Amino acid sequence: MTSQPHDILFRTLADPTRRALFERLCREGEQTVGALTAGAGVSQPAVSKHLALLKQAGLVRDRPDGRQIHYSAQLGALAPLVDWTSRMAGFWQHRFDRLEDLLKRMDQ
Amino acid sequence: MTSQPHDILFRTLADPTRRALFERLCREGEQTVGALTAGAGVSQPAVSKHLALLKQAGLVRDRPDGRQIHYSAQLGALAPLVDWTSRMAGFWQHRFDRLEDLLKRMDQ
DNA sequence: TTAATGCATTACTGCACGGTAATCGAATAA
DNA sequence: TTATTCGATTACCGTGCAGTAATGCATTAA
Repeated sequence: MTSQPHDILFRTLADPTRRALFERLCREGEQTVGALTAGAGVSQPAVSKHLALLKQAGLVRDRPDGRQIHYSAQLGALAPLVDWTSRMAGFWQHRFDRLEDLLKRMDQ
Repeated sequence: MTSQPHDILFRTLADPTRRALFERLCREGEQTVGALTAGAGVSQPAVSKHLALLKQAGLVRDRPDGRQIHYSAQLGALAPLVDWTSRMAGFWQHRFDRLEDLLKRMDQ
């Protein structure tokens, strides 16, 4: 019951190392695992596992090419996160509107 | 080094129980700890600890009133999250623009 | 004053998860 | 073929964290 799309996104992006990998793919575009490992500050297995989780969350795509694999960011996967934020803001607005109505009715 | 505002937000909102509390405060407005505990599915101490973390992240405010404490959502705290998302989209767009330029130059 | 209530805090438990080292499979290089 | 490289996988370790039960502290009620 805890697996709506935005749930996976928050969980996946909560880790700094993982988020840094995603940010780098957004900034610099497609990268091989080796390139990502250089500068990630963690071991190659760690990077591979993070990439697997990012892939599972739909945040990255992998493109095998010979013996190396290129990863790239899938920006569209952030949509549920934007939706969630908008929804929270919407609730807020709705409550504000109701308050406005109440005040208006009290004013009469 | 891992404590930019959006880092705390992702970490804080990654927990489903905690996010549910925040969502409820957004939807229904100010609530006491007792009201929040009813229907949270966890014990009162658990709720209190989650509220403490939400408060530390700036996502909620507390308003002591006698022996009960009212909590309310601070929607503005979500701003860094929106910024981060926009930034990621911006990187994407920037890379796309550069590609467009390249193609344009190649076209000549 | 004494009892009861609302919330925070503490102490503790269990587990999920990030990390590494070692190994493996596949693909390229020699 | 043999050696090497790239990345995934496995096994394992340590720790952070969500959860509870018990307790403490204030505040209201009796």
